[in-house]
Amino acid sequence: MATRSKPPSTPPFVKRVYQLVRRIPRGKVATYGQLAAILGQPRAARAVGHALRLLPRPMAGAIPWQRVINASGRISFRGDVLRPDLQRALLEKEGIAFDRRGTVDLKRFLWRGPKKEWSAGVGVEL
DNA sequence: CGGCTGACTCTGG
DNA sequence: TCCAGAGCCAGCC
Repeated sequence: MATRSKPPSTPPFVKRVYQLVRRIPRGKVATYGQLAAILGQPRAARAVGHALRLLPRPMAGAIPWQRVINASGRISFRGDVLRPDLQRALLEKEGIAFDRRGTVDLKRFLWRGPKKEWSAGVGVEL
C-alpha cells in the first residue's frame, strides 16, 4: 500500500499554475482570475500572481509568464520596473496589440481557456 | 501554528 | 477614467 495519506493528489498550486500557463498559446493572453478559475478557484487570483512571482528565472524561459495579465487587460507589477517593459515587448513580439494607454483588448487576445472547443462558431465577441 | 506579503479583483465615490 | 478600501488565497518567515 503505497502511502497515500496525502499524496500528490493535490499538487502545489504553483505547479498547476505553471502547467496551465504553458498551455497559453502564443499570441494570446490570460488573466490571473481566469487561470485561477480554471484551476477551480476563481478567488485565488492573487495566489496565481504569487506563483508567477516566485517563478525561478530558468523556468521563466520555459513558461510564457508574459502572457498573464490582469483583468483590466493591463500589465500588473509591483516593485520591479524593467519587468513591465519586458513583458510588453515580449507580447508585442507575439502580435499582441497595446492600446495607447497600455491596455490589451481582451476581446481579441484573451485565451478562451483549455476548453476543447466552443460550440460551433457561436459567437464570442460582438 | 500565527502573521505578513503580493505579477489580483470587485465595488463605490 | 482614476483612486481608495475590503475580500481572498497560497507561500514564506
